[in-house]
Amino acid sequence: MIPRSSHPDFLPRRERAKLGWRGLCAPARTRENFSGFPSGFILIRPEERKRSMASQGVTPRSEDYSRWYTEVVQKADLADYAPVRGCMIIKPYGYELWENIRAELDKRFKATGHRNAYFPLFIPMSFLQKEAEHVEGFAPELAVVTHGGGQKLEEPLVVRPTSETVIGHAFAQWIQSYRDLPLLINQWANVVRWELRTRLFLRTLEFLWQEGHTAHATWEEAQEETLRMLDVYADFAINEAAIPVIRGRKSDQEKFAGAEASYTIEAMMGNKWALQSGTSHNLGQNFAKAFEIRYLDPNNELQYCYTTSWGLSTRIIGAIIMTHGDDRGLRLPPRLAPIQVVIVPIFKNEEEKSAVMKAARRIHETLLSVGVRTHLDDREGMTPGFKFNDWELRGVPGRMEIGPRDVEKKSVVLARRDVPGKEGKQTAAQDRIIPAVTRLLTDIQRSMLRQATAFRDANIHEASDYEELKKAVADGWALIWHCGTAECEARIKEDTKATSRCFPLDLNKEGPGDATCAVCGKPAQGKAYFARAY
RNA sequence: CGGGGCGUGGCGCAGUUGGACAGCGCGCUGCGUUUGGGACGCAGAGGUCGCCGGUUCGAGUCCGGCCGCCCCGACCA
Repeated sequence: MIPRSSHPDFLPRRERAKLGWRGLCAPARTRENFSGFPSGFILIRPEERKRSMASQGVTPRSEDYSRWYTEVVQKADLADYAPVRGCMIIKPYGYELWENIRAELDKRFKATGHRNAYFPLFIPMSFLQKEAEHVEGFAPELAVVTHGGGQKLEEPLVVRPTSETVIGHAFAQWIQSYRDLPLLINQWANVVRWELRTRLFLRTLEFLWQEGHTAHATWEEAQEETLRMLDVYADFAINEAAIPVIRGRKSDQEKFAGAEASYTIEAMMGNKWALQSGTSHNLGQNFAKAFEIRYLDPNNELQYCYTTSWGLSTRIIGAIIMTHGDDRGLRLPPRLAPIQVVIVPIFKNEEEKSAVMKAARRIHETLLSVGVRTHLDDREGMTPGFKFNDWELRGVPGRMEIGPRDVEKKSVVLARRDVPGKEGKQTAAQDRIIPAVTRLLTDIQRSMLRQATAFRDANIHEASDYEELKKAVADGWALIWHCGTAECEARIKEDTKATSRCFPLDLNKEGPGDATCAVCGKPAQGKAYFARAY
């Protein structure tokens, strides 16, 4: 049996009502006219017509970045606002994207020896307080449960903002000997952080993520793990999400509360702001000491473990949207896209319809059978042109058009999301559809990474003094020699709103030598990026 | 959390200085004609005007409080 669609429940008609499409007529207020045209004939100036066209999709990215982002998230059906401030409903299309992200990461975690487990949502308040820096860092954004079953709790429970503490508690019990090490655990979970200012996917009160927690016998092993997982994130971001991230170390000011050192994959968004897209921490013995995570070494001596933690969240969806999106909406990298190819059938009458649909179904089935995530858009009462725009807004990387002419010539038209208009269209033979589609998708994936990399590189500027730094961060990222002190970073932030993003690992393989900070002149810790960040 | 703007059918909006039946476009439902880049006609359905309270003979309209959204400033994946 031929499946009707790879997404049987995709886009129920009711949902479509929420998209807010408009026809070609002018908004109500422009209806007044004294042109002498018969009533009902509306005079629309070209610029108004253009605006009207745009309003059917999303506000162009170039016009209002922030509004564009919010509209894309909602109109592409990724997520919606929830009844509680700062919370979001992740809709099926958005969740399918997350599932694909999760699958790719999980595969990599397993391949590096980690096992999944699940730890509780509620954490005793006292646990958080065991690590001084940790509690200080998280205290302002904790959600605390004080009542349960109608009774006031003896000890308040914290809704986990992260799980170092409960997992530390468990690790202390699980680990006895050096033979139990390394202990490599991951959990997929939701966490809660009471943020003041929220944005869909980028910063919500509750979000989904993955947090890895490991324990090791030595600092070196912990450090190796920290960097290994940073590399896993970078590999995922670059090769799956087509986001050219930069691996780097966070300055002391920006590091995780309770970590000895934090590492980040840092990405540049379409408005040239930076987004921390994943982090990996070497926790040293801080949590081991707080939770008594100890082991007997081969000499029968009790030692504290060294632990790490690393996390990547649904924020990465925000990164994908903002790295790749354009004026027309979302653009998804083929490797993560819930729908990789959408088939749009075209016909004029019943006769053509049956021939076209027959071919479309056959191709649909062929592509599904080789694992291409394909959707056949057999919705009625919508013109092909409407569907083209609809799927472009949703970011589907490849589109196949099949009409009577194609049926006759045993061909199809393939259009690619990364190249707009006619230029992105090509014809492919129906009997060569599998190689044609796979090649197209690989090519789109590669091209998206190339475009994003070129954009990033064009907007990073080296700066050798404060004036150059100010100029650089006004329109991109600055790369400077940096002392890493709190005073210096505070001053830069005060003046420019830019914050220290990281000391990139690739550019800091050699020490700073006698280089000095571009801002204060003190000895440099290394080369660092500064940028406005989310 | 501070400053500015905004909440009226699913979406975008109009609604003068309080006054009759709360309107328009899109979308939605049905039928017919359409369909290679956002189609059209006809007939329908759909609204406690964000919520709570107050002023008034009468509140979408005035006052107070709360909630939410957008933009801008201090913290964060």
